[in-house]
Amino acid sequence: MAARKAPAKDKLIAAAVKVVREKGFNATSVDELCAEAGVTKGAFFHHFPTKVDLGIAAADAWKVHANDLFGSAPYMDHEDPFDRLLGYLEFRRDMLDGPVAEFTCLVGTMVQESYDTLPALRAACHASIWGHALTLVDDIEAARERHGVTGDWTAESLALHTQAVLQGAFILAKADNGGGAARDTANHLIRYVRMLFNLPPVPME
Amino acid sequence: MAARKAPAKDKLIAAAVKVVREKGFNATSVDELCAEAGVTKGAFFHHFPTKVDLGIAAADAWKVHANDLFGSAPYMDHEDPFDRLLGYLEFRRDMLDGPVAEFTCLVGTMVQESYDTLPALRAACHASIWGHALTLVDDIEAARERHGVTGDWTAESLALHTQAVLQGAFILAKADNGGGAARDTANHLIRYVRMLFNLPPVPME
DNA sequence: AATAACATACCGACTGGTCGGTATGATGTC
DNA sequence: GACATCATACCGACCAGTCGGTATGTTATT
Repeated sequence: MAARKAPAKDKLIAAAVKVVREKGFNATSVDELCAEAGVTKGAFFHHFPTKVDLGIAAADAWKVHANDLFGSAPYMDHEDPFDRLLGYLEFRRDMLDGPVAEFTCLVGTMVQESYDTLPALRAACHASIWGHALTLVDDIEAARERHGVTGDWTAESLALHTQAVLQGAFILAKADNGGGAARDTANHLIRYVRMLFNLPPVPME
Repeated sequence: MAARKAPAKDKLIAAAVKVVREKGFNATSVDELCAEAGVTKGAFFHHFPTKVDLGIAAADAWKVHANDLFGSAPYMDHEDPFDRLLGYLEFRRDMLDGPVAEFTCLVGTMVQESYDTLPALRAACHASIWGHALTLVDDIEAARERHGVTGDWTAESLALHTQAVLQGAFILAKADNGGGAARDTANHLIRYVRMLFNLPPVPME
């Protein structure tokens, strides 16, 4: 087992992803991160010059995690790129029924707190969000061609729009404390994408 | 004009709205809020038992501010409720071209940081967001009737969806540091609403 | 004179970060 | 294979400063 052998650096990144997602970057102390990771403060500052640097590393890890998770999900087997896009959106919508701590976005949370004060962290969050969003572009473009869809919008802007709606859904979910507002908004997004591709807004059974 | 007579309480709320919006709730210290308000710490804790209580007061004030601002905007003169709805969305989209600090949402920022740790603040943010979003419901329902629009969605869910997209746009704007991603996403929202109401997605000149 | 509205000085807990030190293992030399 | 050398990973006590909050005033209003 690599349980004990896991290096402090990796354990700290995992701890940051978990705790910062729940409490935010500023509200999470270095001591808390060390405790969660089962690591001493000395180890922390051996691997990361500052707390912000751990935040940046966590943002990078987050992108990799997201692209792994959604890149290997079952709906990716669909042959039609539009079905893959829709599968992605429905998968994300269904995640919203679970506990808040399991679907919210680390980097969306962090960038809210850091955009004006910690430029390096802001840049890392930007790279993380865009790096995930842009994985959708190829399928959107392929779907557009396949289904002969035109319109006054770019694949990139639609990819980013999906992320914006999801980020907004997370905020509603956090405010709503388990209500259904987040799911409703994801369904509006799905309805929009279906309409863009000339499908009936509600799937027929 | 209550300029000079402005009591410490009001100045503190105004300071909280301004500074918390830029730096987040946790990153803003009580001393900083006092300095911004031109008020001493004694005055702070005379009016607010804790820092969280000022946050709650700021969330309440924010809702009032938003409803005033958007309730008295020029597009509200339109006779057709759908035009009022569209006017609202275009107005909000156009705000996204200004500086980030002028269009972002205080309560959207605060709820991200507080949902898990400060339940009272979370509840105040919920009331603020919902309290503004629901001002759209009457116009949405009236527009629906007037234009004979049906569909598998409620006015309330669409009102909340607009807020979710805007919140998501703010996150993109913060991450993007002045890029156009936020505006693009607002345009997707407008396109969606037009499609829901059977209008051509791009307005004709 | 009583009360609300402010001001000043201060407190202990906690913050991010430092620093001298150790344990372990790889590398080179003979 | 023995030994010196070096680098990496990690430890935990410690520091100066900041935090939210309190205690004890002083001043304005009624």
